[in-house]
Amino acid sequence: MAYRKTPAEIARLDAARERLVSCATEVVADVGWSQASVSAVADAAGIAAGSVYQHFPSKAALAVEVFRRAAGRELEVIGEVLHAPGEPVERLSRAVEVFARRALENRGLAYALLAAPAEPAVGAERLEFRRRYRALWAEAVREGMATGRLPEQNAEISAAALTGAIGEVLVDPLGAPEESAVGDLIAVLTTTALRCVGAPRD
Amino acid sequence: MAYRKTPAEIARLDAARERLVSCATEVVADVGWSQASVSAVADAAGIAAGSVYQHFPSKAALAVEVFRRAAGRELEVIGEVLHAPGEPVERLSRAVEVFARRALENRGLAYALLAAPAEPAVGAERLEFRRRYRALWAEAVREGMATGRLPEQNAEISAAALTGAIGEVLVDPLGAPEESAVGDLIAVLTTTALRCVGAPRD
DNA sequence: GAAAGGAGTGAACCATCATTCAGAACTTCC
DNA sequence: GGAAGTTCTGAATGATGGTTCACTCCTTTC
Repeated sequence: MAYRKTPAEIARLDAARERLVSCATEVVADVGWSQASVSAVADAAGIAAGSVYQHFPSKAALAVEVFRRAAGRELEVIGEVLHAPGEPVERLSRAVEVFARRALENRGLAYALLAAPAEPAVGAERLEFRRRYRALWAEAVREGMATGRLPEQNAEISAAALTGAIGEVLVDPLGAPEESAVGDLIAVLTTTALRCVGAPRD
Repeated sequence: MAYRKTPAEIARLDAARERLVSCATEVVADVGWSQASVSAVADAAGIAAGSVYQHFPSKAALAVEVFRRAAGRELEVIGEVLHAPGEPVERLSRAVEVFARRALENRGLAYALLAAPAEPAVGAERLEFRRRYRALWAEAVREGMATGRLPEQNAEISAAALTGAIGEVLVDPLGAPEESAVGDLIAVLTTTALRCVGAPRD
């Protein structure tokens, strides 16, 4: 046996894979899933098309990885905001704000994650992440009901409504290249979201 | 000139086109846009693949027609409910209910119209119809504000939130083949939708 | 330095469909 | 009936884009 991967070599391969994923993410954010061909992604990463298959068994697998990484980051951030100490309604409000701000700061990626047409494997992943978002929102809504700050309601349905409402309100601005009043939009969206779960009007 | 289309012939061609559109709609409702190939649709209509091009210049044109017909019907129904006489909030509530009931009665089609992956031309049409739904909801919300039954709010944003909330709440049940408590779901969804626009709790 | 084997290349391959087209079948009209 | 024109057919065509593979290049080990 005259060959065994040395640690440095393993690190180099990992780095290459990492670089591929991050370049692919950029391409997707720029041109969308449908235009992100294997060769476009490979070009962006500075490797040959065939080399993609050194790291992933198929284009779909790479796409899923890209989605999971990016969506996972966002979900984690929102989870942290929702699990921070403080009033449930306050945390909910902050989470909506953070979600919207991050989406509007990275529109291409946000659009790709939220709404852009994608192959079935990515679509399935999207459903899964929506489920997780719903679980997070639902938890917060239940806490709000427990502390009496939110009226009795079906937390699961409210969470779904929240997810849909936030997404739909953002989709239009995400398409436009430069929206005028981002701050206003975020404020109105937050108010609207709170109204959806029946938070008392201030 | 030894040939001119006779009225009967014109009627036959129109009927064939009609049949093609309706068969294509069924196929799309059954298997989704991505699986609705030209030959699958032609088979369903009992004609050859090539004959599709007698009626439509491209597959995309046929798909757009299918979408427009089906989505147009729904939009019209909702428009009628929202423009019927009565209290704005009452009409809004009824419209949400009708929308949900119709979607749940025709799940495959509803899913295709609302959420299923589709080619860009259909995606564009979907955006257009969402815009029209938003306009309808926004009008009702404005009327509600005018009569003092709804609190002051940005009607456009609320309408977008409503559209998103309703869609997202329905998407899951639309995927499941047989949901248990359709009536309950519709009732909860209606309540949630009204809460989103700040209707007074009853 | 040289053998052994993995990594990288990119042109060729292949599957999938939308689309076309030459001819068959049918309609109209004299 | 037959000429002229139209609709219909379905196999061939063509475009796209993911995947493979024979080959070159590089790294490891002795």
